[in-house]
Amino acid sequence: MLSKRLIWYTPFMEPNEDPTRPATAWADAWRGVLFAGAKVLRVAERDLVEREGFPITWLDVLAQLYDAPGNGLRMQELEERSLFTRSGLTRLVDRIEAAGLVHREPVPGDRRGVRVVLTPEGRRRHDQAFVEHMRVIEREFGGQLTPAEQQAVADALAGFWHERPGESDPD
Amino acid sequence: MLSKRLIWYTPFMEPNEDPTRPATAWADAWRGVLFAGAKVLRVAERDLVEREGFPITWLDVLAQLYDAPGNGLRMQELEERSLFTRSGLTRLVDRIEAAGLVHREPVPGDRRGVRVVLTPEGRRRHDQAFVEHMRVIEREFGGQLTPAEQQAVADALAGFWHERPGESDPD
DNA sequence: CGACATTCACTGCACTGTCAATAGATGTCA
DNA sequence: TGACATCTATTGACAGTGCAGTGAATGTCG
Repeated sequence: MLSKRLIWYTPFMEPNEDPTRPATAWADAWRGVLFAGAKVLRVAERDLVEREGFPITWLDVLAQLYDAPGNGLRMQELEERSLFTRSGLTRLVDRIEAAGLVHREPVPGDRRGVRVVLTPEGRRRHDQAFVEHMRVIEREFGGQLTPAEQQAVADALAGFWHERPGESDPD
Repeated sequence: MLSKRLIWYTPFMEPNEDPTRPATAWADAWRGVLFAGAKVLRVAERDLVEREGFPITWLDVLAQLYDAPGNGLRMQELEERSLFTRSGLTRLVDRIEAAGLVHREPVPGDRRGVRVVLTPEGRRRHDQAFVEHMRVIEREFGGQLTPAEQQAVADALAGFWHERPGESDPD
């Protein structure tokens, strides 16, 4: 259901002397990031689908709206926060709206815009899903690390999410 | 092209006191893993497509074959190593084969099976692509971390790729 | 040997997401 | 005001992937 499409790219699992197969600390760290993300996400997504009946993409949207003022965002704002394309978001929001968890409403000052807002049901489902989701992450990810390791990873990788998205994108 | 579909789920970027928004070391570490993977993969995939004309899924297959004895694997073995479903792999290999980078050949002892083998061209393209790909990973990922941080992340997350895939999958 | 289950890879269908094109609303400026 | 560029969100055509089902080959056991 989930996962399989999330990540691949699992090369050079066995150590060797091949010049195209670097065996450095950063390569191992990268491998760890890739595998940890893929494995935990796989479990978490399956759990979410079984428990709540919707995939992680939905939870992402619901969580973004939950964190927003008034539990609502314009499509454009949602796009910036979610790494989706606008067209992908349109259809994703279509589905979530059809399920009754969000609804679209006009933006007061701009008749081009659409504001996506959490419905009461959507907020309820978010709360329920998110708490359980974090429990799974804690078990599958946090539980595999010592407190010192958690802190070390958090500190080392903080730069990737503290800076605003698209900042170092030279394109 | 890439990326947008790779990862989403970027919740609770801003610290707060909400009970559904844990602010613990493991949560920050998880966020870091997610963001680092998504951001680096996004850059790497774009680079690969521009430079080599094929996506990371192809590189994954090429790299698996490269690492295999005789530069070849059965579909089943490829499936185990790549986190794809068999049907997805069938079509993926179709495309790579159409591009001339691999070819299918019968398995000697088993007429049900198909062995996917790197062509000389495929091997050449792999070498070229992989070296450059790792250069991008080093720049975008390794270069953001100090040597100590690289080692810390590598050590902390080693458990996720040292154990064999699907091991702790209770399903 | 013959019946049956299993394994292997492929195919039909449905779903998700992207890119390019589109329609409506807004801003700009002569 | 009117022409034109820009911005917002949606839609159409299409690529990629998973699930369920299929056919062929193999293994098992009476």
